[in-house]
Amino acid sequence: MASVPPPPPLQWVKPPQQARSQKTFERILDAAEELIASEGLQALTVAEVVKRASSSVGAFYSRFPDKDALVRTLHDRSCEEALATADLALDPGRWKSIPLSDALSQIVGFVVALFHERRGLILAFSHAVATDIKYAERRAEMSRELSLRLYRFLDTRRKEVRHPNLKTASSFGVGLLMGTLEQETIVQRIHDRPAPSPEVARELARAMLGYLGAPALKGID
Amino acid sequence: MASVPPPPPLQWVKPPQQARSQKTFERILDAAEELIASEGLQALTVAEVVKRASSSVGAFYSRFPDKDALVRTLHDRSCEEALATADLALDPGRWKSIPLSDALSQIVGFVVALFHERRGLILAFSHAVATDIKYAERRAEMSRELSLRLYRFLDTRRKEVRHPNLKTASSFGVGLLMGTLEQETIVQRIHDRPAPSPEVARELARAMLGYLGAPALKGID
DNA sequence: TGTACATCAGTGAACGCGCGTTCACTGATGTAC
DNA sequence: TGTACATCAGTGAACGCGCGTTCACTGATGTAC
Repeated sequence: MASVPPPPPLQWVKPPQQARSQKTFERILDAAEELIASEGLQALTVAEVVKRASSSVGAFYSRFPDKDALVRTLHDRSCEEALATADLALDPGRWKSIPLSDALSQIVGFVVALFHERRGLILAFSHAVATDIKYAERRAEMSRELSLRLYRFLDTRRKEVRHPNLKTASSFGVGLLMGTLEQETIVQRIHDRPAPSPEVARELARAMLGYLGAPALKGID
Repeated sequence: MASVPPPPPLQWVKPPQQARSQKTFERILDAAEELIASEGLQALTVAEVVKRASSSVGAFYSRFPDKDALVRTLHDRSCEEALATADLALDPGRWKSIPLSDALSQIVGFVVALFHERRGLILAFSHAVATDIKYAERRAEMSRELSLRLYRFLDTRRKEVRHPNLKTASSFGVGLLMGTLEQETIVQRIHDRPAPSPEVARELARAMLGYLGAPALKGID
């Protein structure tokens, strides 16, 4: 009763060594992401990653239990980034007093640009998602989260949407957007386009508006 | 000038040996397709294929220059089957005097069922397509052919379509259909559904009709 | 402040497994005379 | 019809390469007294 033992040291009070290993960890993650994005998953070898991260095989295995854990970590990271982005893009406050058709066009255009920018990673993971059920599940979870955000946005615009079921529409709409864009991304890569053609954004917006039963964009019909 | 030399023997007049090797060739193709469809491309090893085909490694390599040639052959075969199917499904004669919205709903429903039936192969190849540009090119070529067929069909129904450019609509419409379905196929597989939910066909038809600016299906709105 | 020791972090050669591909050989089928 | 030979088709053990993973070791950082 005399003296309470001191609380265990909090993790971040003694960062010295941990800081070093934390840096290694991050260098490996970044190098791996860059490698995947530019060369694809099949080019991701432990040896190549640690070389680019100026690290070593042993250091790698003291941070990750195996190679797949690295890929899963990156996939998780990119799913989380996507959700954070969606939080901003679909924030109803951002689109107040802008007609739904304009808002959706802008959102779609933004997503198209995003897919193009991150096409390397997206295609690499789409491969993992089609192959491995662990990745498919993570992706499905992300889709549900995205649908929820789309739903909250559309819910503030009910009057402008004719689709009879907003939940269904949000969920299927996300699949439509991502699926169609993935196709386009593959096609665009064949021709090695530096930027996505504006036609894609326009048609994709048309498709979303048509599907939701929202008024079409002026000057497009 | 006296006597014309006999024409070289036609291939099919002396089938004996060739018939044997032809059979081997086909057994290997079929075994490989089954293996890919049920286990995915990563399970496709030469040893496993020849085992299932009751053949041998050497026989395999006297029919195919390498393993990739086998996969490409299967991919080609499945693209050709898809086109032949589209020829039937999109034959304008078949849909005479049926309203466009009904025709498209039926077509979409048919494609949904088809994707589900062949989901194993489709996912396996979608992986190759996302990874390897050779496969992406073959797929893009198939998409162009599909678009052409869709165009020819829609062209007979111009009055029922509000989209301003039928060529664009056909081409983007095919991408929308295939991309969205691929997504759905992945999601459905997670839950291991024995049949695709009717919701998918309904929403996909709604999306296509909405995109084309065709009258919506009765009783759906 | 200095010395001894403990733990954290990193190094890279070596191992071993999976799998595509080769190759020396056997058997089957066809052709010549 | 029978024998000798050529070609076609198939067999599977062995090879070798790529790459993930392990492990014995070195160096860096922190703690005790």
